[in-house]
Amino acid sequence: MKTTAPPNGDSISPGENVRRRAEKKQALRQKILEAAREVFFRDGFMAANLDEVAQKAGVAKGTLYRYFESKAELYVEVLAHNGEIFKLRMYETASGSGSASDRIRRVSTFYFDHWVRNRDYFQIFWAIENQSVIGELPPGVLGQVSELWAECIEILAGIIAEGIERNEFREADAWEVANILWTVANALIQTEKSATRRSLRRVSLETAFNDAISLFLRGMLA
Amino acid sequence: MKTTAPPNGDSISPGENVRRRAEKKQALRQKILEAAREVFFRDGFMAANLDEVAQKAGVAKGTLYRYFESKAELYVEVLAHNGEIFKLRMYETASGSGSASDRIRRVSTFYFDHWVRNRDYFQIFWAIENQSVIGELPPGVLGQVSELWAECIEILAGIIAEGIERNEFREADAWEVANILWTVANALIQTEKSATRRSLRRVSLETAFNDAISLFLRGMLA
Amino acid sequence: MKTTAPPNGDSISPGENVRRRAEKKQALRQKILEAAREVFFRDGFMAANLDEVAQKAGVAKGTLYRYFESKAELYVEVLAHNGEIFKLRMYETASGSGSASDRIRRVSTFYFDHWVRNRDYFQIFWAIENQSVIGELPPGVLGQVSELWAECIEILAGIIAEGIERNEFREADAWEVANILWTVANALIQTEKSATRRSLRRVSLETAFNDAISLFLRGMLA
Amino acid sequence: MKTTAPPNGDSISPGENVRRRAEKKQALRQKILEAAREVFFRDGFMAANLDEVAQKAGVAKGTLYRYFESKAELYVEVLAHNGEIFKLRMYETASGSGSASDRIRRVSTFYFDHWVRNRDYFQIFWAIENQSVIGELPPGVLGQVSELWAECIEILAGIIAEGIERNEFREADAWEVANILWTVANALIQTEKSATRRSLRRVSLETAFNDAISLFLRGMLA
DNA sequence: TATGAATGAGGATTCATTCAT
DNA sequence: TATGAATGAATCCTCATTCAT
Repeated sequence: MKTTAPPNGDSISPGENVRRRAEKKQALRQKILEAAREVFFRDGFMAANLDEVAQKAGVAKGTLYRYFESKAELYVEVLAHNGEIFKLRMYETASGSGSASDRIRRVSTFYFDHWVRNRDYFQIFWAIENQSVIGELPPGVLGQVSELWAECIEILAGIIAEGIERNEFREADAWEVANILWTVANALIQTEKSATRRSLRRVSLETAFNDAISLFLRGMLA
Repeated sequence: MKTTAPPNGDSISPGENVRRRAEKKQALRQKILEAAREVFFRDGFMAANLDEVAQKAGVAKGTLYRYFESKAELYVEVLAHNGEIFKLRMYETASGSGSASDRIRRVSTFYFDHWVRNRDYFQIFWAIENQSVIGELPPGVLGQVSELWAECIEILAGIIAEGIERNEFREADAWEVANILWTVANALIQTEKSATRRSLRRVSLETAFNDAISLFLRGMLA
Repeated sequence: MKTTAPPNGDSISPGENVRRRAEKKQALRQKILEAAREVFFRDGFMAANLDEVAQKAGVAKGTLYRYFESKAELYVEVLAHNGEIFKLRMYETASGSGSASDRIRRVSTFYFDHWVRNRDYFQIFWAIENQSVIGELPPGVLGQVSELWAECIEILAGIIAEGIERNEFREADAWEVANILWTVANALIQTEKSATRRSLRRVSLETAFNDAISLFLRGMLA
Repeated sequence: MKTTAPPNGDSISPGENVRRRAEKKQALRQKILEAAREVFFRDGFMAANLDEVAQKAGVAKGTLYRYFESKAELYVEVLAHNGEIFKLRMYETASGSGSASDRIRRVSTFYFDHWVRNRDYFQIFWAIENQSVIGELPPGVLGQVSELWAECIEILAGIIAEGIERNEFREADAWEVANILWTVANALIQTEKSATRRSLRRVSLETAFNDAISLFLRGMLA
């Protein structure tokens, strides 16, 4: 009889069973997050359609609500997830040795390369710049995101402060300068999202990006 | 003198009457545009609610459609209106005399001051950066806006080219450098739109803005 | 001085003045009716747009309401106006001499020719057939129109009754037969309004129309 | 026997479950179609209100859109549904044996009886006559409907051609005559939709209908 | 009297969220 | 647990009618 037959033969311990189930659940969560990222980043928060997210994730619409409380929470999770990955790698890159200029260049290169390979991830930076578009994000969402942002600037500020200390860079407010650098880098990258802006560029984005960094560094040299 | 004009009565010429009506209509159009700007810029295109626009303008919902064909057209008009005013003043400021550095500073100061006094107007620059959000705008709209953008860069490029020619600035691609400068200025200003970004700044925006310009100029000096 | 100058020289009696004004008003009324007919007959009552009617009539929208109380009343007037003209001519044609068959043919030919030259007028017959489309006509409208319809059938019934009396036609209920004839004629004509129906016809409408009349007459001959 | 089936319990196979759900869905679809037919046929396409359709079907407004893409599609489905049923039965009736006259009478009787029992279904014939009212139907819709129309005429033309061949009917263009017959039958039936037309009739519709068919047949006899 | 600007009720459509199975 | 059908609030847009000038 069906009810007595072991569903399949392997003798699985109860703990094993639980673990598998948890893994499966985690995998589905990931799948949903990926689908959501694609849709959110393409259409923006308001215009994004959960029907499409569900379809891309290969689950029913109702299932989304078993993993995330609302559209807003799903969005937040997408942003947080992407940011976490980015931050870790940026830390690694920044912590190497060399002159401040070299390290700034290295981080910049990492930033650019990372963008080349993970354009979608960078939408998080767009999102924080443009929270006004979104308009109705639940309170608390941005706090989470802004933390990531602060940490990135902090990394740059650390390098710059060291450069100043070593007299490699001229005297300045390290954090402020880091903020400017970060702003410039982001702004240039975001240029790519606009057909108009792209059409106004007369050199490759990479060239423009590197030239901007060089300009910055030349401006900072003691 | 105005006071001697016929106080009132039937002696108003028909032309006068027509003029008054046209004025009134124009005034209402302005009122709608202002209300629309407020709502669009606060909530973004998608989330903006025409009901609120109508209410703020003190007119019925249907009235909006006597002045603008659709939500999209209303948005476009808001953007175009703002841009035109800005461009004219920027031209005036840039065309004065002085060293390239001075002129860059002057334009930058104009830019910043104009923003201080007309924050809303600057949304047009945001709009062009984020055309992807808007998406459904009628074709040809962005051409109009992107022209403004190009003209602004052109103004800066003209000054920079002159500076290079006079050996005030080091050799460089004037247009590319202008594009970077323009990008930086815009990005810093737009910082203000984000509570997150604002909270990360440790000096006033004005200080940050001026320091960024100085950094840029120092990087460019021969 | 302007106030004493006769607006224009002709010494017009007050009565003359009144008459002219009345004529002008009547002319405008006609113009509105014509514009309304065009629009109503093309789009149907529901879909017809008074903006377009006003524009075609060359008057302001508000003016329509000085001549007609509502959209519905305007529609009624259009129908009544067209019907009156048609009925008068049909009477004339029917009242000639000849055999019943000849007179039936004559009226049929008149009907067809009148349709050829005044297709729009015939919408009135469509309207009465399809009052359900319109749905919300004010009560009383159709009574007026149905009277015309009845009179047309009456004319045909008169001819047929005479034909029966003279043993030209076989015994039958004259009114009933007239109703059938009238229905057939209208239905064939209305065929033209439908692209589908038109495409199904394999001879000209005129041929089909005449053949149907012949079929009817052959069926009626004693 | 149904009564011996497991009363209920957890022993329902998944397939059974799926089937039930599909059935329920189908039932709801039918319910919506019925509600829609009622409203569309009473008020016409333009004036019909989907709020009322939803209410009559006992569902929320949004639910309509789970079953039909738009008001127009819902309308089309209503028409198509009705037409398909009719066509099948007409075929059956026409394919019996007997003289051409008998078969024409038989089809006519079927037509009339079918109308008596399914008045709403006949709106499809009205729809094709009045496609101009509808206007905004998605392309390709009318093709579907017009095909039905053509097939009905074809059936009649087949009978008539046979009658001519057997010298039961006089020489004529079978298709043209069929078209006339079809037009007459429809026009008479549609008479019922108009209170005006109904009030003008002095015999029952059935009598008028039969008399018209007789008149037609007498006109066709060799 | 004629105008045309203003009105606002009404209607189609979308989509985040709920919940019975 | 996963499903997906059902929901209904929300929103853009239309247009007959009114009314101040």
